Amino acid sequence: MLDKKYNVQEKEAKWQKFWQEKGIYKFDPKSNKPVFSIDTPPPTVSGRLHMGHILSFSQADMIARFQRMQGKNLFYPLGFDNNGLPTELLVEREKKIRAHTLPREEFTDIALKVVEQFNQEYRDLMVESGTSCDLSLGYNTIDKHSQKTSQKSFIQLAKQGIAYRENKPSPWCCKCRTSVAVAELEDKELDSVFNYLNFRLADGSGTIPIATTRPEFLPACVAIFVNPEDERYKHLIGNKVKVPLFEENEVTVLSDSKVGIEKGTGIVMCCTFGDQTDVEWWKEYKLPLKQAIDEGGKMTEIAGKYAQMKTTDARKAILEDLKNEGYLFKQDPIKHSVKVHERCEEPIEFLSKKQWFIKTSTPELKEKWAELGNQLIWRPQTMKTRYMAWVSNLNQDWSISRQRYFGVPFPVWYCSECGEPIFAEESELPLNPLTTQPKNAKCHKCGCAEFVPESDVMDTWATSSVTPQINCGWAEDEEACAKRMPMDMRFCGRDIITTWGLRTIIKAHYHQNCLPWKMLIVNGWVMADKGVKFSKHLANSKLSPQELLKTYGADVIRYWAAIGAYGRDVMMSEDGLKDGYKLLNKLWNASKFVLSFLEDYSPKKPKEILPMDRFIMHKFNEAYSKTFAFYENVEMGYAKAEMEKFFWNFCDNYIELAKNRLYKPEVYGLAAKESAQWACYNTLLGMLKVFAITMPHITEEIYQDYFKQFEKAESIHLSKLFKIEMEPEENILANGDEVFEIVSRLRQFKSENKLSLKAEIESITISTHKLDFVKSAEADIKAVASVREVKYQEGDLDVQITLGEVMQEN
RNA sequence: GGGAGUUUAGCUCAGUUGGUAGAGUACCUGCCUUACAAGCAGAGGGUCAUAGGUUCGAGCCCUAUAACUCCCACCA
Repeated sequence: MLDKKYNVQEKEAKWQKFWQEKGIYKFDPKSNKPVFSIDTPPPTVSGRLHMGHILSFSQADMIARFQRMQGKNLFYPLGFDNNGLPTELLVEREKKIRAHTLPREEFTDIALKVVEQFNQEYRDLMVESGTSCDLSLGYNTIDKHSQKTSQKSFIQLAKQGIAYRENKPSPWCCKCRTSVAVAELEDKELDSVFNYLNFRLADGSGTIPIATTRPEFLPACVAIFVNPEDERYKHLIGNKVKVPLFEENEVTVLSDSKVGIEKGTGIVMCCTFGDQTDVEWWKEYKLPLKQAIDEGGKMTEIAGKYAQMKTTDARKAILEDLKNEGYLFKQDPIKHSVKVHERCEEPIEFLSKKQWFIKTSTPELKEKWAELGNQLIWRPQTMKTRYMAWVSNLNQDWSISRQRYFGVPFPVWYCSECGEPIFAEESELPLNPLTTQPKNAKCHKCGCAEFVPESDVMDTWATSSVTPQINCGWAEDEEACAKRMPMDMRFCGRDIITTWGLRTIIKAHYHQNCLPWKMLIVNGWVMADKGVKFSKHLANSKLSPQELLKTYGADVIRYWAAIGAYGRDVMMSEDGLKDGYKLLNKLWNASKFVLSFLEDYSPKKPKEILPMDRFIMHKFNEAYSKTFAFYENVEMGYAKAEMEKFFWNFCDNYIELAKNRLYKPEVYGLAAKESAQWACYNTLLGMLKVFAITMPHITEEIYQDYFKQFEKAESIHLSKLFKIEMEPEENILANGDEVFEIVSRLRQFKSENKLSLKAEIESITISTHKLDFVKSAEADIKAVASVREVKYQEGDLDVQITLGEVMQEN
């Protein structure tokens, strides 16, 4: 017997425990059932999970459950991404320490402890939100196996020349003291000042005006550029100019079409490196390299008296001097957007250092990425456009070096004599070159026996881009891995198509020469309010996953997550959770009611099933087919809505109609009861299974309480979705709907006449073209609408109503 | 500057191939019906962002415009 009220918190905790203890979601490596593999994106351990994660995981979990309930063997791991900068920053925040002030080993020990604590928190939340991952398959991107996979990937790519080391100016974050990838940059609007300076011509013939927002870059000025088309300045090309405050530095005026004639004064100073254009000019015109800023954001020796000052202080001091010495003649406040590091929002600089890169941006490769993008199944389809646009705009190789501490080390040393890299043997991996010496004691190029270990670590993405390989065991067994790839599905948020998405495709192409997965499903964002992305700063509000789970439970939240068209952004508000709560409550009451009539149910099919009972089962099958098609097409919202529509119809029309037969076999006959029992059993069970995809807890409770005694499966989640076996029957759906319509007209009549729904009606005359079928349901119609007598005539649907004298007096 | 998406009832959103505008919610009116009042039945409510075009017929197709969101580029 089901409880009178469904206690969400108690039941959900109970079944979560049951699923874990019985290993309901465990992958079975020995089974010969078809495998469905999911490359779960390991959440970055960098703070707290928010509703965006819950949305993404819940939606993907519905696909997982849909596949499992077709009898597939789910390979569904839950990993965590806890290597690299984001996690390091978390550890620094949590423990109030700075990584570069501690010995690396000590910091790593602390970090691993913090990571484990957060992993547990993440894992608990995933279980509490009803995710059906196999927790025993979990991995950490910082664990030995992941490190080995990542290092092996690096060595293979390096040996093929796909990964290469080069001195290249690249974006650098002075706060995080590391290089960052282009994909990790964001734009930020900042207040700034356009400073107009007079540069003196070296021959003493006058001055030229130049505007700059970064006067502290003057010591690094290596050239002046004008537009070749600019009539005002054409004559200056080739002249020498003295750099203000650093007059011993003379630079040449060059011309380039990138200079905007309208912008500033139309003359630009080129510094190494103020921005991306400077980098390009430096390369193109082979300009000297002058580094004015160091790794920590302080001025270098070439800045003379400004050396060791922070850039912001240096700017003030330099501006003061420029003013005093008459160089500065105008200042305009402006707003401009600058590139900032997405992790810390600090403006980035360009620094030239030796870094490892992976080749991604040649025209041939870009074509390959596009081709692979076309082979991949995208859900929703439109997300492919974003990927394609990014690929066609790719113009830089992927930088994977980070000058940080907590991450996967590069398994490489450099010959101290000739600089030749010496790679670790595959069998030694994972390995840290700082604590291990190379096996071959001599450099194969020059014979030198002294080595310098690489102290950089790899970027997070270098490892999280090999999750399919981590999952499929590539580091141990390449052949077995090849059989498991591509995996069936990957899901992710739309913001990381270009980072995780593309890079995982790149790695799978280089290593397995195939796609990492067959299908990529891309979910939208959760918006806290109009246009506000749900992110960390809202994670602790009353809209945090923990709070919402406490109040509403996982089933309601998952119901909310299965919303509308897949891939769209979703608004998060408590109001949006009401519908789910209503359905849950209705499902509970309806099941309780129906099951109360099934206490003496026999699983033997009755000889005769009455027409309206056949109808409701056909109607279920119709809804089931539509729902199934929606799930196959990764439309969880439409699928849910389809079955829900049927469920409500089942409750308000069918149960109302059939309940009299179930209540009173002495009036309507035992056969009529058994027929309804059969229809109720099959339809309710069929619906429960479909609802189990969205609402795994309540459906399990109802299944375990009643259906399990007749069904074999240990859990509803290990049972199979089914369509009720029915003989095809012409017009059954239209016929049954006609009966519902007749009942609806009777209700409408009562409502319009402000009568109680149980008010008795003396007699009705039904006009219909479906006479035989409607007559067969006469007992049901009479019972549900309290009608004493029914007359019939052939004709278009119409219901004539004659009230009895008793009712008229009332 | 280039591109993508969105715009439908007070609110949140559906609307397949062009054929009489839909749901839930809110509001209003009834109903304590031997499951559920967190329920049931019923009613009202829309110039489908705007302006053109194609068509016998446009929420849907085409062109332009506006507002909002996002991506890319520029940002001296």
